[in-house]
Amino acid sequence: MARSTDKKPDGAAAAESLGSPGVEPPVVEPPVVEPPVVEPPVVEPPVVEMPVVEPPWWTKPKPSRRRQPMSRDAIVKAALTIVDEEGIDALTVRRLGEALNTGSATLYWHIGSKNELAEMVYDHVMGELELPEPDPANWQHQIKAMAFDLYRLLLRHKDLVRLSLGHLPTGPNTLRVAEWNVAVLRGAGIPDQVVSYFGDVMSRYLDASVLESTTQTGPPMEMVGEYFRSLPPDRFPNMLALMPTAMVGSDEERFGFGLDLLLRGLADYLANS
Amino acid sequence: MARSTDKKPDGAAAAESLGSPGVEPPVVEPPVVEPPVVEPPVVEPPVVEMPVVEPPWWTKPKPSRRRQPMSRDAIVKAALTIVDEEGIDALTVRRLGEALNTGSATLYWHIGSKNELAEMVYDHVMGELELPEPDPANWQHQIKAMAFDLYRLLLRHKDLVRLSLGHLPTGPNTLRVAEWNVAVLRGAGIPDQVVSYFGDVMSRYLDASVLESTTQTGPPMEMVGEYFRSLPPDRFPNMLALMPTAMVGSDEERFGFGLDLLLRGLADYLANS
DNA sequence: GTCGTTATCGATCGACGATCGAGAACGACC
DNA sequence: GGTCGTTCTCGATCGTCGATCGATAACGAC
Repeated sequence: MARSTDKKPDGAAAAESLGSPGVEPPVVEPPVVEPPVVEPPVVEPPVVEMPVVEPPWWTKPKPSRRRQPMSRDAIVKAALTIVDEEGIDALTVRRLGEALNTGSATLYWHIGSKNELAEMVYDHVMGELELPEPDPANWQHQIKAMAFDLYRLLLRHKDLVRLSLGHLPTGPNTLRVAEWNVAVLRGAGIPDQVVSYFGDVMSRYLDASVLESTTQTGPPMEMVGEYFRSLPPDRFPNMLALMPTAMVGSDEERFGFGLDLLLRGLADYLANS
Repeated sequence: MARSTDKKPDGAAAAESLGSPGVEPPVVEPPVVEPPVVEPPVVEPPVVEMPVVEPPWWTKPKPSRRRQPMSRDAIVKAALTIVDEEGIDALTVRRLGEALNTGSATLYWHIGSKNELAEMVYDHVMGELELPEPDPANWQHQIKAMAFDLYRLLLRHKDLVRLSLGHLPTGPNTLRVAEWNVAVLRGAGIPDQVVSYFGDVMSRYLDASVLESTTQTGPPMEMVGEYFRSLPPDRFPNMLALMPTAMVGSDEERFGFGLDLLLRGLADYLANS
């Protein structure tokens, strides 16, 4: 449905307008002959054809048997560069077109929608995650290490995580990560239903943690601190008592603490059912 | 800074334009006398003055000693109604103005920015949460019950949670909930630093869980299921094996599972470290 | 050559958050 | 009771966003 109503160039109409030159307006100004844009030849690595695994609703780039113009991959990479350097809010279709020396209309031939692009960018980043061979005997250590790697990876790409919050993992690289996790946990003998639940919980916690570490809307930190200190002590005694601990610990430490709780909880759950 | 550059009606200029009638354009059309809009008298409950606790950067409604026009409270309530009935995306300043029989410019006199409004709406909802007297002896039970209540409360208001994801709790009602939690945990003898970390983790997990239960972007569920079943078995054996368990369990059960893990983990942490 | 497909691109749409300036409504004060 | 400054309303408008349209160029197949 998504692309079924494609823009079909009306060949007949085009031919007609060409065949009736009398209608053409007098030459107001000669068409500005753009100097051929000397594109730095983006040296694409030789395309190794390998069975593509990706959601069927992602717009296919119409099997390109033509020149090498505006590959979907180049779009995704350019988008990721913008996100990394200027943040997610700077990623607009216009800005992306600018980075690729084209306009927004051109991009929409390739990407379907901005949400779709966002999922592709997210999945592209997931491809950067290195995964060791699953070793179920060390499942706790492996899961923990993977979670930290993923946490840092997402942080490295600024607020990219905002792209994917309520989404199921459907991209090929995201699926690869999911498969690895499930392999480790199932290999460790954890019941399928528990694996399913636990994976759910972990991905939520991870996304939310990254989000909290990156999002920085709201008033500046010092203003918040001052406000907190000004709270009436009779109504917020415990919050005030907790203030000194509020600034202690890096984001990563706090993330690690929660991760530790989840794994301890899982171990306890498995032991005591 | 936020409101320091307020629109200051330039009294001098106003007086000048009044004092030089010659400049007035000829009567082009008589000012359309709007029939007095018979506002259904929004019966506000008698305002009980009580010490206000709220962030200093929230725009104050300029101590209103005038008629009762467009209170900030009425705006927040109308906004919440829109969110509840039509979702967060329907909450635009124009739509809100429509609901209040006014325009967007009027609203901006009261609210400063849409983000500010969003925080107020979120905090308003937090005011709906009922909290029992803290009973530290039953801290695990109390925290669990509170988390479930809050989870259901946020779900009841659709995708409202998207308003507050990366934010610190700064509204008065949100602070009240935070104070309650800290009171319970500290009362149970849990060290301050642990309380601080745990509160962090809990709020992340809660927000992320609500978010996942509400957000429904992406392709329709059945399409995703079909896609998952079509994955190549040699590359995704474990994901495929897990499929039967993927649809089992309500959102609330899954939320409860993670909540249980966190509490078990905390208990284990306190006991063994 | 011609023809249909694939792709590019300027112009444009409707909606968004936010701002401006004119002026109306109101309390305070003389 | 007039006048004055403050408080609030409101239509008009700005710049930007995601997305679409129609014209047209580039290309492969026949």
